[in-house]
Amino acid sequence: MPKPVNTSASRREERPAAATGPVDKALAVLDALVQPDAPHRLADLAARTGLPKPTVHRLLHTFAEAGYAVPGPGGNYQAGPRLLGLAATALAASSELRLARPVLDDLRLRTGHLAHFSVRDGAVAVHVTQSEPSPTYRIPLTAGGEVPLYCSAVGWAMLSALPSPAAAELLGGRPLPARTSRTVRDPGAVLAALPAVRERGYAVDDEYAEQDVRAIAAPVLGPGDRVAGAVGIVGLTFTLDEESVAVLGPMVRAAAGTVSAALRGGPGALGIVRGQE
Amino acid sequence: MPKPVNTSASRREERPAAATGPVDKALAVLDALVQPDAPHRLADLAARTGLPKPTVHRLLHTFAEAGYAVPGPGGNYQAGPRLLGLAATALAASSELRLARPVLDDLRLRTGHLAHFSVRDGAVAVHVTQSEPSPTYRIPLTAGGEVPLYCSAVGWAMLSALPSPAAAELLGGRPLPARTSRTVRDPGAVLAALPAVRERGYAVDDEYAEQDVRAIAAPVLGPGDRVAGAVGIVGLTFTLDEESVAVLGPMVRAAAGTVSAALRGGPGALGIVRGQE
DNA sequence: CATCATCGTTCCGGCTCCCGGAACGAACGA
DNA sequence: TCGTTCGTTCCGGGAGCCGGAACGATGATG
Repeated sequence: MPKPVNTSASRREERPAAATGPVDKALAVLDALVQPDAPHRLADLAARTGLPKPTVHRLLHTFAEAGYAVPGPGGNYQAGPRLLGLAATALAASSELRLARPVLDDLRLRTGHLAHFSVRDGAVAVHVTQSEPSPTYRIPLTAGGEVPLYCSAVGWAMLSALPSPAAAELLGGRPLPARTSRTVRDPGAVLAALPAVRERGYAVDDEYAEQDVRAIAAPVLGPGDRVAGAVGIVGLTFTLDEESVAVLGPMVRAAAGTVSAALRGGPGALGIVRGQE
Repeated sequence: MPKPVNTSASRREERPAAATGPVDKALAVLDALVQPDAPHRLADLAARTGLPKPTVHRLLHTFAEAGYAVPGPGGNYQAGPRLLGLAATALAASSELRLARPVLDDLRLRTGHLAHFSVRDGAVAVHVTQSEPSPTYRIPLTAGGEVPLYCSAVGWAMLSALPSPAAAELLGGRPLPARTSRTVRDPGAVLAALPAVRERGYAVDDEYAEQDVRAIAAPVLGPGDRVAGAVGIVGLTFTLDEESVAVLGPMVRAAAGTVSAALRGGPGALGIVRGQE
């Protein structure tokens, strides 16, 4: 049985905690390479990762030889075919994602809002996949994007499914940075709100992270009550208004329940998703 | 200006050409980790990558600490949140993919067939994204999957857009393995068929790779006529029958043209896709 | 046209730390 | 109870990673 590893609770400082081994450096460069904001020239990647230029140069060369990176025009590197294949495979092979996809599509159709699935990475939530309604108002949520747990519906949903001490540790002890005027900045207050979330079965983000954006989310539990992620919907406040929350909330909760049930039922075995819970 | 790097033309042997550096080994393990066929225990990953057990163990530990892998029940490792985030980001950030997605959806709706976008990785095509019609017959094509260039529509499409010598080199000199009774096994014959593909603007795979499966594809060209990938549709032969090929072929070609035009127009700049070509 | 800043690239000596065979304990099935 | 297979740890040797420094090319600037 593998010994549990502490999943670094605090991350995402600009200098990523001094990558020590060559593997960590490689991961750091890969991570920088796929960030959407171009350009990805050698100097840019070196600056972003905080690694010396020759080191990044050597790594990029290794990646290019293996097909994980490709030198574009103007010295701009981009993700190579192997990396795209790896990414596609990873997303297609993940059992939670495979099960969540049809549920998200259904949820989007029935609510009319952007539906997404996020997983926890330390103290932030990462949006892994989404199902968006055709031309809509620009919702600030993109695949691969991140949002802190303390100011998001998916974050609260996942926190509510965690043991209280664990949630408290993830929130930390000091006041949290305000994202809007409605952000709940006191870790204690967030913690105090979780029982209600547990009770209702879904969490509501009322412009905590972004002005004019409201969200609803519910936790997805895997085998052994492990928190596998969260299902949520996002919309602008005048579309996703307060009255509809009471209607949409249970729908989000049910969707998360469907994914949870499928995840427990047979991890990857059954092809059909049972509509239970 | 970065020196061009030879993108290993021959790959995909079971023992991946003896990964030399620690970075190559890390990539090999990551690649094995996301393969859909479980389980991913230490011994399995070691066997699949051909690396010694302690080496894989150390790498997995590094991955776990960084959140790129997660130890599951029974010593089964799976992709961690960082890896899923990286994958989602990579797929969302790739300009060709961002542009291809809506075109694929449109193509699927108009043809009723599974539409997909693939890129070239050496002598194989990797399916990076797809848009599939709701419950249909099981089409043997999954995201992240691969198929040799010589026996697929996307492969022929990309070969047709390459300079003849390059295509010849990718095909090799010796007879190609048969996948079905209709597989074109002679590299010279494949090469001889490419001008017709260039002329028509799309390639047709008539059960070359799989029994009862037909496919149509057209190449996507980026700035400077670089082959960015190919757009295609796949279906069972009795659904995607011979008569419809003449109708669907131009639609596939037009879809690929749309992506190409958008790709040339502004790499990531413009948000709307022009319906040109 | 001259000058400068910046970028990508190469070099090389030092020494880190990667490597993997071997050994051990635990878990499991027979 | 025994045998097998797994995950894990240890450790000495040396492969090869490391990154400061230097160089040539390129493009911007005055």
